[in-house]
Formats: sequence, structure tokens, C-alpha cells
Amino acid sequence: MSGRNTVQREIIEGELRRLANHPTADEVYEAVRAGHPSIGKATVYRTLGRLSEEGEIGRVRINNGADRFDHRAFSHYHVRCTCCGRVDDVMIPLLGDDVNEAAARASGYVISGHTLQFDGVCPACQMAEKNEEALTA
Amino acid sequence: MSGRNTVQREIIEGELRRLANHPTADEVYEAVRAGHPSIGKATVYRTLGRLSEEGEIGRVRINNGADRFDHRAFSHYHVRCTCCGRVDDVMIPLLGDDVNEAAARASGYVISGHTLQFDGVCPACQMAEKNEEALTA
DNA sequence: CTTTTTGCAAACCCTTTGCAAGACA
DNA sequence: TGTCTTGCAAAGGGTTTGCAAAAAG
Repeated sequence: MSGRNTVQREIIEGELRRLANHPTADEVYEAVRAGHPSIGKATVYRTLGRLSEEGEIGRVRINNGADRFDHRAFSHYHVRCTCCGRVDDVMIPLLGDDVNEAAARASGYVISGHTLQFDGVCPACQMAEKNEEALTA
Repeated sequence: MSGRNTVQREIIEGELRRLANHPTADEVYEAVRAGHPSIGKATVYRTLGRLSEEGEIGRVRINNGADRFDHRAFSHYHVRCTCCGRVDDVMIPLLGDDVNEAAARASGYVISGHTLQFDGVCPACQMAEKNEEALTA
């Protein structure tokens, strides 16, 4: 742990670990504020950023949406519902190093990693769609 | 082509095709404005959005950065330089349907597609790093 | 006592939107 | 004509930053 051990940091990290599903920084902020109204939004953003840089937590950068934070630090893939914006884990085997190597060869870059994001419709929205069809028919 | 064929649309699409490397909407706007100062920023954003919805051009959603537009519409992967922000194509074979299917099985989502983005350091920044090291040593 | 962190507000970037005027078909 | 598109400016979402006060080590 490279930073200082402040009260706010404890609270923010605790709240993140308590929240279930990939909260955004703003969602963490709301949860934190519920119990500790004096903690500022900037502190939450800064602290989450620091924690993820230190490797304590994961940061999931979402195409076209707010970043999500993940209490688990190990890398895995995610899927985003194109309908409601929900984000879930996709626990499939990680792509092998050969993919990064192929990308390096194809691009001339030194590859440090990759992000694989799926897009789709979550179970809840699938249900909602079915119900709408039933009503329309 | 579903929309109307306006002068602005011609100019914007032409400018995008002329620009080399995955410009952002704002970069297209600047290029357009150089020759046609009366064209507004909102028009550029709206037109690029429409063109990509119609499949005329590609839209590359970048983690943590402005969207890029691509004069080629077919899908391929990209790499982003963590140093200078540059985006390049990564012409490797697309992941097979089996990956989407595995993601569907693992998540319960109906998967419509995926985005694979590599992170790395581009050749120019690699050079710059080497030069800095040489100076420091 | 020095350095980091906080809280606040303002600034920032990227993008979308409301609306009246204008251009297309 | 009826409808889509434009241009402008303003608003919007998400995030970062400057600064003085407070807290950590």
C-alpha cells in the first residue's frame, strides 16, 4: 500500500467491497455519502483511482459509459447490456499471450494488455422484451 | 443511405476519408472547419453518428477517450498507445463465434458482439523512451 | 514539521439536445 | 409542401484539478 491510510480510504474501500455489481464511482460516492455525508465526491474519485493503481481493486473501463470498479483485482472480461447498461462478469478463459503477441506483430506496438468487452442483452431485459412482444401480439 | 444527401454530409464524409488515422469527431470538425468555417460542431457529431449507424463508416469506442471514426466499415481490432493516445488498427483474425457463445453461456446474456482493444506503446513512443534512457544514462 | 489527503467548487472533455431557420425531396 | 438537417448555444454526464484547510506519518 503506497498511500496513506486515511479514514476516508477505509470507508470508500469498504463500501466498494460491500456493493455487489461493478458500481460506478458515482454509485460508490452515493453509498459512501449515505453513511458519511461529509466525504466529497472528488475524494471518492481520487481514492478509487489510487486503489486501482495500487492493484487493490480493479477498474473496468466501459466503452461509452462511466468506469466501473471491481472489488476483485484479478483480470477478467465483462459484458454490458445494451439495453439497461448493466455490467456483468464473463468468466471465460483469458485470451492467451499468443493473441497479444499477434497484435504486437501486426501493429508494431509493445502490447501491455487488452480489454475484451462483450455487448448483449441481459436476462432481465430479455424477459422484458418477451413481455412486450406478448402485449403487442 | 437512409438520410438526406446534404452538402455538409458530403464534406464531412469526404474529410473523414481524407484523414489518415482514426480521427476523433473533434478532429474531423477541425479539418472540416478549415475549409468550411460555417459548419457547426453539432452537425459533425450528428453526421458521423448517422454515417456509422448506416454502416457507411466505423465508430471505434475507446476506453477512456473520445470515440474515433474509421473510414473503413468492416470490423477489426484496435490498439491504443498508453503514452500518446494514438490509435491504430490491429489486423489479426477476428475471434470466432465460439468466444461469443462461451460468453453467452457464462453470462446468460444474448451476445451481439464484442470489442477487443489492446493497450501498448506505439513505435514512436518506444523511440522516445529509448532516447530518454540514453540521455539519463 | 513535512508531505499527503481532503473538501469544495470550478473547470474540463466529449457529446447530446432544444429550437428556430434553412435545405432537401 | 412536409420533413429532415443545420447552426448555435446551452446543457449534460463523467471526471479532474486548484487551492486552502486538515490529517497522517
